[in-house]
This record gives sequence, C-alpha cells and structure tokens, in this order.
Amino acid sequence: MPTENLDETARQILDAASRRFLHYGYGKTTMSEIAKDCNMSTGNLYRYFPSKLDIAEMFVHVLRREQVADLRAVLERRDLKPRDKLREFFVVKFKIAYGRFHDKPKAYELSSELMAARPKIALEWESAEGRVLSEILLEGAAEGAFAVEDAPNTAKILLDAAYRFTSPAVFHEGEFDGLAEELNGVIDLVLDGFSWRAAQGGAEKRKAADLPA
Amino acid sequence: MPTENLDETARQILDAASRRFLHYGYGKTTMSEIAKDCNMSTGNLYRYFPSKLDIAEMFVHVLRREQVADLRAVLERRDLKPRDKLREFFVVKFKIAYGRFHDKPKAYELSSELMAARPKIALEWESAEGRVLSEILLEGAAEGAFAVEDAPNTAKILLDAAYRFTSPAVFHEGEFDGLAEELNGVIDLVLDGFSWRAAQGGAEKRKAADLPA
DNA sequence: GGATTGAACGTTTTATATAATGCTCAGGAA
DNA sequence: TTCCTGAGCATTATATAAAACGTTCAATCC
Repeated sequence: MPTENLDETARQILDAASRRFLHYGYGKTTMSEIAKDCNMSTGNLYRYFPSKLDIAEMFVHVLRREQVADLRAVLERRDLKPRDKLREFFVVKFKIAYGRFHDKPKAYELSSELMAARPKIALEWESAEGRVLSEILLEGAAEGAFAVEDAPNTAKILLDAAYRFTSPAVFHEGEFDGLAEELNGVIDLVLDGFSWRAAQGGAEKRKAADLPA
Repeated sequence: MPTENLDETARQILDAASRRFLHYGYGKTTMSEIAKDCNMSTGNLYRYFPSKLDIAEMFVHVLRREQVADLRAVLERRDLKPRDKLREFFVVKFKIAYGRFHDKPKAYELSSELMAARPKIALEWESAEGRVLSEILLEGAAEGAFAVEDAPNTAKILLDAAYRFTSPAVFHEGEFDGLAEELNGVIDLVLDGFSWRAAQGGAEKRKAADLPA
C-alpha cells in the first residue's frame, strides 16, 4: 500500500505503466511494452510487482491519495467554518469525480476495472474519505454547529446522500452546472437538518462530549 | 405510451414477448419466437409494433406503471402523516429497486438496455415519481410539517439524496438490511432539515400558500 | 549468489468465417 | 380494401482459428 518507500526500479516501472495506462488504458498496455519502456525483460517486472493488476492498483492508489489529500486540505482551511467546510468537502469531491470522468476517461475506466477485480479496495477509499468527513463533523460538533452522536456513521450517511454527485458511473445523465446546483440543494437540506438537531439536543450532546471549559 | 387501449392482437404480442423477456432476456428472445407464440408471421408483428425495441419499451412501461402505482398508494394512505409518507415513499422505492434487481434480473437487464438505447425514457419516469413525491411535499406543507417553496425542485433534490438506495446499478455493493438502515439515516436527516425550515419560516410560507381557514 | 533474461505454457484477446436475426415488401388471402 | 405471409436483404451475433498476452522458471550474467 505505501507509495513512497518504493524501490527505485519499482518507481520506474510504475511511472512507465502510469503513462501507458493514462494514454491507452489498462487493457491496451502490455507487460512487454512496460518492460521495453524500462529497458528490462518482462520477467523482471515480476520481481517488483506480483502481477499487472497490482501495478494498476498502485497507479490508482496514487490517484486516490491525491484526492483524499485535496479533501483533507478542505478540513485544514482556516477561513471556513465547519458548515462551509462540509459544503466545500462535497463540492470538491464532486469536482474530482466529474473532472476525472470527463478529462481522464482512461483512468476512470481503469479504476472501474480494478474495483471489479478487487472490490475490497473501494471500501478502503470510502473509509479514508469518511475519516476526513468525520473530522469536519467533530469540529462542527465541538463548536456547537452540529449535533453529531456518531461521527463515522453520520459521515457514511452524508456520503450516501451525496452519492448521486460523486459516482462517475452515473454522470452522463446530467451536465455540470445542473448537478452542482442540485448538490447544493442536498447540502442545504442536510445542513438545515444539523441546525435542527443542534437546536433540539445541543445542550446534552455538548455535555456528554466533555469539552474543555 | 398508453397500455390499455391496445389492439387485442397487440396485447397478445406484448404478452408473449413479456414472457420471453422475463425468462430469457431481451437479446435471447427473437421476433420469430414471439411470432410463433402468437401463431403469426414475423412480418405481422410490425403491423402492431414499429420494432422489437418498441415492444421492450412497452414491456418496461407496464412494469414502471406498477411501480409508480405502488408509490402513489403511499400518497393515498390515510393512516400516515406526511412525514411518515415521505419515509415510506423512499422505503417502497428502495424495496422496488432492490427486489427487481435481485429476483427479476432479466427485467432489470432489459431496463438497462432500453435506457441505453432510449435515454429520454428515464426522464419521464423520474418526473412521474417526482410528481408523486411533490404531492406528498405539498400535503406536508399544507399541514405546516414541511416548509417547501418549490415542491418539484425539492422532490428532485430528495430523489438525488436517496439515489444511492434506488439505483440498481450500484446494489451489489451492499446488503439489504445495511442499506435500509442507511436510507433511514438519510431520511432522518432530511426530515430534521424540514423541521428546521418549518420552524424558521413556517409562518410566512403558510400565509403565501393561501390555505383555507 | 543475487539479479536478470527470454523461451515456453496456458489463457485471453482478436481476427475471420459462418449462421442467425431484425426488418422490409411484393404478393396472396379474407 | 384490409390483413397477413414469408422469402430476401442488410446487419448483428455466434462459432472457430490464429495471434497476442500474462505469467513462470531454468539458464545466464555480473
């Protein structure tokens, strides 16, 4: 899973494979092409990666790391309040999904193929994003803006509610602006839900969370 | 589009085709099989339907009519308040989608193929369901339970938020009970959002809607 | 001895030939 | 006239042969 502590040769293989994956897709790049790009034999590739699919997994892993980093950057912004961070989180996630689908179609296709072959991976990504979202929720709860009992579970529910806007398998149905507007409609409604919960049970919830002062 | 005022022969053709579609799927049923089931020639089929795909469209049209009727039945229940109707609407929609995907796979497959060939049809269905949902929203607004400015638009937003649970293309990822629970989590949050809106701006909204007494 | 190679193996993909299908229409039946 | 037929056309799907591919490993190199 780690992408930094890679052998230099492994890096070279991953880079060569990544270029081909982006241009031609997974099915149309061959192990011998990758090997030729690296001036080595096909057999040697297998000293660094167990299989072609594992190279693809590493390739997608790098992409997803960037995406999660973009989402985490929202969490760390000082100029936004929790409510705005929540909205921005989903806007960024929407833009990532929409953008990748439209201007990196091969990467999207590769990602789909990988998920078909290795379904568990999707769960890891979901939980990685869920952790970032949970932190936003906890921050909001600490400020009294949200009333969140179970942050990871609430994060999952929010990701469900925004699924329509973050699942590339579904995009060709709508255009960007219309979808973005609908996403904001969902977020508005969800935020109003949090407002209600904060107004209703905010006091006890805040006590139970044993905040300082 | 109408399914009742069909020629008797057309009905016969549709019935024969429907049986085959359900058992073998669209691709594996042939026009000559349908014709043989009806004791007629293939050429004669084309006097009643412009093409095989149009027979499939009618077949799916009947299925969808049943689904919308099930949803409308929720609207007309006297034992439920608007809030519970809203929840039940989505639970029913979820069960329809999940059930069809799991025990009528050929019908689901046929529906997908049809939507790929005739994308506009999906929009008609969405708007049909949206109209039912809008009526539930308006009923809730009349009672002061919801504050809904633009019912059709709000319906669209709600359908977006529940997309994860009503899009069969996505189901294999989760099991029924877990999904049902997450759906209820989304509905809970959305209902709290409505509560907040009703509490905030309920007064003016109700006046603008010029209700009796 | 650890790192690398490339021929060889079973499988998958692609190219090709063959059969089947959706649909039309000139003609026949009622 | 109205309804229906079924052979025929162009297209699509299936079956088959050939090529390419992912992967392994005994032999080779440093």
